[in-house]
Formats: sequence, C-alpha cells, structure tokens
Amino acid sequence: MEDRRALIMSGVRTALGPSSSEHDPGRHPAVRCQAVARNAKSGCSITPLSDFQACHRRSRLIMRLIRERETVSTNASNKKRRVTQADVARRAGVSTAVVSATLNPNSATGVRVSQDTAKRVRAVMRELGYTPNPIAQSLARGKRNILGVFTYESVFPSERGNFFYPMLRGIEMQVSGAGYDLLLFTSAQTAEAPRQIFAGGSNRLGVADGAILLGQEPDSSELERLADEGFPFVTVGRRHSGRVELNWAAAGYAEATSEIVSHGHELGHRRIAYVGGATIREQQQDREAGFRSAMHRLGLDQGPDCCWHIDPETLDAACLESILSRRVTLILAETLKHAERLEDLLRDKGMYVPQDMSIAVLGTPLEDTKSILRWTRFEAPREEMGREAVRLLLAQLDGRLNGPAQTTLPCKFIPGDTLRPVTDGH
Amino acid sequence: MEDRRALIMSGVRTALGPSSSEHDPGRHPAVRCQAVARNAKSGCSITPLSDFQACHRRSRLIMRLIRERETVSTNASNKKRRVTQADVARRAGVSTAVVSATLNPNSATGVRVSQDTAKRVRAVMRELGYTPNPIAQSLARGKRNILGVFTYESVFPSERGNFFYPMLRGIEMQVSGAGYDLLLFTSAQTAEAPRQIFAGGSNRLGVADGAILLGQEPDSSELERLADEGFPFVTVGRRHSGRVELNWAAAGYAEATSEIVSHGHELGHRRIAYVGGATIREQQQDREAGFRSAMHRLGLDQGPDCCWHIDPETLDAACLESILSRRVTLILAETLKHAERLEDLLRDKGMYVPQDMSIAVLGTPLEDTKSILRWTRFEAPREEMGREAVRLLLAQLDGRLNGPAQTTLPCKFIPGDTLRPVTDGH
DNA sequence: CTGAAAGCGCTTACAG
DNA sequence: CTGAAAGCGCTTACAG
Repeated sequence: MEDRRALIMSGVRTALGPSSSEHDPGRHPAVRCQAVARNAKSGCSITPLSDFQACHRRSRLIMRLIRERETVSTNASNKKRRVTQADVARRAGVSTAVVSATLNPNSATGVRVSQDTAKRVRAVMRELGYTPNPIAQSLARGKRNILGVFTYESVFPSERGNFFYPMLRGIEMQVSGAGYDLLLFTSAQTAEAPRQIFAGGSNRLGVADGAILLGQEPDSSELERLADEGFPFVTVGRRHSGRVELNWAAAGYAEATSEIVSHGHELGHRRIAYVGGATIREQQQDREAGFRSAMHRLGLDQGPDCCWHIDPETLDAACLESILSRRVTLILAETLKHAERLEDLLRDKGMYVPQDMSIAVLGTPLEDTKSILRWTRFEAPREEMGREAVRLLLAQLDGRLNGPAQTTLPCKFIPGDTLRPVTDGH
Repeated sequence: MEDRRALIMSGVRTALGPSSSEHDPGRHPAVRCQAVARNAKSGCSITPLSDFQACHRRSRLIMRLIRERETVSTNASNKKRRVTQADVARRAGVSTAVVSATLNPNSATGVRVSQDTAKRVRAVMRELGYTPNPIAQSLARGKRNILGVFTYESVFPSERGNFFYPMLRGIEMQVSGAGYDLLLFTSAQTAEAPRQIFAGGSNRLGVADGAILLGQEPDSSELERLADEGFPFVTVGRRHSGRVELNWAAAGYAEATSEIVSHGHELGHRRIAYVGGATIREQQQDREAGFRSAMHRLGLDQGPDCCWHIDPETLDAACLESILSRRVTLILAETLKHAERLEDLLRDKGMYVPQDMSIAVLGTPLEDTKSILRWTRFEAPREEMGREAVRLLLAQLDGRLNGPAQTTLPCKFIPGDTLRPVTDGH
C-alpha cells in the first residue's frame, strides 16, 4: 500500500497497465470487410474464400453471415463492434421495432410491447451491454436535445471573474430539467482571431436544435445569415438588424438610465451629463436613449451636446472642463472606468465625489467587485437574461412562439453613495 | 426613432412582428406525405391523386417526384424542408459523392473533384443555402467531434466562485483548436438528486466521442460501468476502482503534503499532526499517505494515532486537547475550515497562530479568496488538470494511447504566514 | 402485438 | 473524374 502510493507520488506522468478499454470509432464497410477477411483466413471460414479480396459483391452477404456468427459465438470478448439494436433484437428474438419501443415506451408509435417481451428485451440489453447511439437517435428523430451556446470570445476567459458566468448559470438553471444538454462551440476558435459561426462554410451550430449567443459579435452579418437559414437562436442582449427580426433577452438599460435621471431630478439635479465610450452598440444606444427621453420628459433638455462619447483612457482635463462649463451637477458614467477617471480628474481640481459632483454608473462590472460598491448604479439581471433566453428558445423549438421574441428585463437600482441631493444654486 | 425606443423600453415582455424564421424539426415520411397531399390538392398534382390518402405504396414515388418539382420550381420560398446534399447534387448536375468530396477535400476517399466542378457545386450550395447536417455527418463518419464534460453537481453552482471554473477554463483552452466542441450534460439532472450518467438506462454521454468527468461521484460503480462499455473518459482528480483501470489527471496531494512536512521539519518541528475531514476519498487518502510517508522518511513516526478525521463543525475543545497533549507544534489542516476552527479553539485557550502553534492548510479554497491569504498552504493546479485531462482524452481518441493514462501534476507551495520556526524545547 | 422496410442526411469503397 | 448504392444505427408508419 505504502509502496503503491509512493509510486503514484513519484511519477509526474505515468501511463501504466495493459489496455483495458477499446473504443470503436465506427468503422466503415470496407474496413470491416478486411477485418472479416483476416478473420476468415484465420480459420473460421464458412464459405470458399480463396479469392476473397476480389469478391466485392459477395462480401456483404459474407459479412452479414459472419457478423451473425460472431454475435452468437463470441459473447462480449470481441468488443470491436458496437452493440446495436439489431443485435439485441436478434438475440431476444424480436424485431428492432420492438427494441426501439421498449426503449421509448411513451412514443406515439402504434407499437405496444407486452410486459414479458419488454422484460426479456431489457435483459438482453443488459447482457449485451447495449446502449442506444444518441447520434442515430437524433438523426432518426430529427431532434437532438442539444442547445448550443455560442460566444465570440472564450467562454471561460479570465483567471477569475467571468463576464459570462452569471448568464451561463442562468442558462444551466433553466435548461436543466428541460431535457437538453448544452453544447459550447469551442471548435470554432481560429487561433487568435475571434470565433466565427460560419467558419469554413459549415455551420457547426447545426448540431444543436437551437442556440443562445452571448457577447458582442464582430460582424452582425453572421446573425442575419443565421436567421436566413431558419436556424432558431436567441441572443443575450438586444441586437438589431435592419433586414431580419432577431430574438433576444435584454437588460432594460434605457429604463434603468431613465430611472437614474428621475432619481437625480428628485434630488434637485437639473443639469445632467452623459459620458459614454466611443464604441456605440445597442447597449449604449439604449442607455443614451433612456437618458435623452427622461431629460425630455422632465423638461431638462440641454440641446444635443450634453452627451460625451469618449473612452476612459482618452478622457482628459479638457474634456472635464467642457462638462463643468455647462454647470453640470450629476454625471452619468457608462462604466466604472469612466467614473473613476472622472473622479481622478475632479480630484486634480480639488473637487470630490459626491460633495462637489454626483456621479452614477450605468452598470456593474463583474471583475472589480470591491471598487464598485460605493457607486450609485444599476445592475443588469445577467442570470435572469440567461434564463429568459432559454425560455424563448425552448418556446420557439416547441412551436409555442411564432414571431420574433424580444424580452426586456428590468435592471436593479443600487443606491450607493455617489449621488447626493443638491441645494438650489449649487 | 425615439418612439421606437420608447416602445422597447416600456414593455418588459414583448413579442412582436410576423414570423420570419421557420425551423424544420425533421419530419417523418408520413408527416411529409400529408404535407405533400395538401400541396397536391392545392393545384400542382402531377399524377391522378383522387384517392391519395389511401395509396400508401404509391406515395413514396409521388413524394419523390413532387419533391424534385419543388426543388426546381419554388426556390427558397418553401423553407419547410431542409436543403440536403441531394438537392445540391441534383441542381449542380453531379452526384452526392461529388458534393461530399467538395465539402471534404482532404478526406482519404478516392474522389477528386475538378476545380470547375467544385466551383459550380459551391455556387449551388450558396444559392440553395445548403449547410451540411452535422448529425448525419457524425453518424456516417462514426465520429462526433464532441467532447463531453460531466459533473455530478451543477456545472455553474454558486452565485460567484465556481469550483469547476478553473478546470473548465483549462479544458476550453486545451480543446480549443483541436476541433472539438464541448458538451455539458445538463439534461442528466433529476430534480434535486445528484446527476447520474446512466439515468433511465440510456447513457447520454454517448453523444460525445469521449468525456471528462469533474467532481466527486456519489456512486463509483457508474465509473466502472462506463469503463465496461469501452467509452473513453478521463476524470479530473484521481479515482480508484478495484475492478477497472481508470484514466485521470490528478493533483499531487501526496507530494505536496510530504513537502510541507519536510518544510516543517526544516523549521524545527518534530511533532506534527494531521487533521482531516470525516469523508475520505482518493484526495484525502493521498494527503494522508503523503503525510505518513514523509513522517516515516524523516523518522518522526508517532504511531498510528497522529491523524484525526473529523469535520470542522464537530471539531471541539476536547479534540484540540488530545492534539495538544501530544505536544504537537505543527498541525496540517485538510481545509481552511479546519484551520480556522482550530485557530478559534486555540484562541479560547489564549494560544495564537503562529506564535503558539503553526498550522498549514492542505489546499486552497476557491470561494474564500481573502481569508486564505495568510495561511501557509499549497494550491492544486486546477487549470492544468483540466488541460491534461483533455490531452489524455484526445490521445486516447487518436489511438496514441493504449493503456490507462494517469497523470499527477505538482501543486504549488504558498509560504503564507502561519508556519513558523520553532526553537528546540518549544 | 410484431416484422419488414423506408427514411433521417450524410460518407465512402467500388465500378465505370 | 463521376454515379449508384450501401452503410452509419436508429424511429416509425404500415401491413400483418
């Protein structure tokens, strides 16, 4: 015992012992034919095989005969060939239809199997170690019971903290029990480049009944092509295409931003600025639209140039000056990075958050769990978005849904400490 | 624009617009037959169809004829039926073999397709929107290009901090580029009970070419049954079966524990205790074996009862007394919880870590990232274990590996602050 | 209740 | 270089 352990301990890489398992990679007729030929030569010929290599026509019959012999004579010692339904049927003295019906008693087929027969069939299945081939089932049924999850970036990107994690968790929660497995398309990876759905012409997504797409696509035309194919899919996050209607489960960034503006208004803020990144996708559009519509509703319109589009790294003192020159008292920062950058710049001028300036963040990062805590902000319902995406996809697959399905889920407001009331005049 | 946005904002659940996509769930002959019948009645009959419903024999031929008509006449307007290789072949005026060869130019088949033909075929594929059915490819090839990932618990368990995350990350890293997708078996979930591989007789793992198993199985007989079937799989973490040889990529808990004992010895510790949980699996066995073998090697043997097996919740003052009565100066705690519990009990006696007692933890939890920092400990190479498991599995699938493959990977020692030198006599 | 057979949509030797 | 056909391992109407 001690020795055995020591052996395992010492070797960093050990491959020991004789082969005990053998995988059957599904050989093809000709391959099998050769195996049979060898077999036949080694003594168990059941028909003249002198010119076996040439008798292409006859080989199939011979194969069948030999296969039947094999099934009877060598029980489980010859593990080369996969045990099929036909083997079970033969041995149980029934047709494959009965075996299939035993396996799927609830199927709508007319076949009813008697208790006794079913028992016998099940016994043979155990005896032969039969397991149905799910791939063949999928092909025959036209249904795979697989839901795809596609991400353009890595599914498990960083060391800790994964943007997709909450969504994946929601997806798993909702899909679990619905009888679907989850396929992550890792094969679509092309070296360093972002993944593509239609890499090399063939769409791997097709292994799944439908798919959920996470993360931002570099090229929105892929979504349109996917929709054109009639492949059912749902994106997590709103996506827009001028050409096709897309399905999504999104966060209500517009409403949430609107709400923060209202909140600021109640606290006395009248001059409010929006500072977002240079990249503008659906998400950013929604935030800004929510901002503008709330400003309009509250009669706080300040013309078109109350919104700044600039990445945090580029945000400089000049930029801050232009904001301050408008006598702004509340800044809505798209990201924590924007907020922190603004705070740094303000500090350089001797101004502090929230005493001299209120700032709210329009989201909650997943990575920086500590720094975000003090900020007034909202949080997207990431887990619920994953769940809802699954719901929409399953509804589509069930035929419960005809048109495009688009769900907007409310974000959660988190008061934080960086949005303070202002007295008139400030 | 503003209005449109407002519409999206207001509705929490909106399903709008007409149906634009249609999924073909692979209908069966009879179903299709009915659709065809309807079609035929609506004007495009090409053969007397008065008693169509009854002509079971004839229907198949008719179907074929109508189908061919469809393919020619209605281009893409009738999206009901999936575009197949046969459709492409027909329209391009070639055989399906040529289409297949165009798709797989590198296959070892004798078929060579001329440049021109290939071009024409590809054009037709685009025109018809053809995408190969990966399920059918899998069945025909006998290879799925899917690696399964099975966990007995949820793959994405807790809100934040996921025990499996680093392993999944390693798995994705290694599998990416190898041309495999990753299938998470979420369907195996049975309500609240732990998942089972052989739930309901059929083994869903079979959709994959092979699988990686994560987490502790409640029932080790499932592993043996899986091995009996000849299904290729690798566990992350050492697993032992008396009956079959298993494949695993494990952490070197024995070596790491051994190393900590040696380290303690160098710092002057002579009386060392091991405190582990009541549950003893391979992991715990390895730690304890490493402890015992190091103690033996260093001539520190203290008889059989220098190891305590007790869960942290049950660990009480009496237990601590029995440890202290042996004049122990260093305790190896299996988990952080053990260590913290011991520290609490020591504090009750006015003793402090590490001044009055050194403690090392035999692992690093993933959840409690802050509290663990000060402890002397080691860390399992979780990510590398995932990668190695994939390597072993792929090697098996390639046939590069015959026997069972067992890899032990070294843990990383982290000095921390809770293991201090002792002067003689202490 | 059961058998024979077609079909799911591909791939692949084999014969031209 | 290409076509006709078998096979992968199932499911499912249909005829007994």
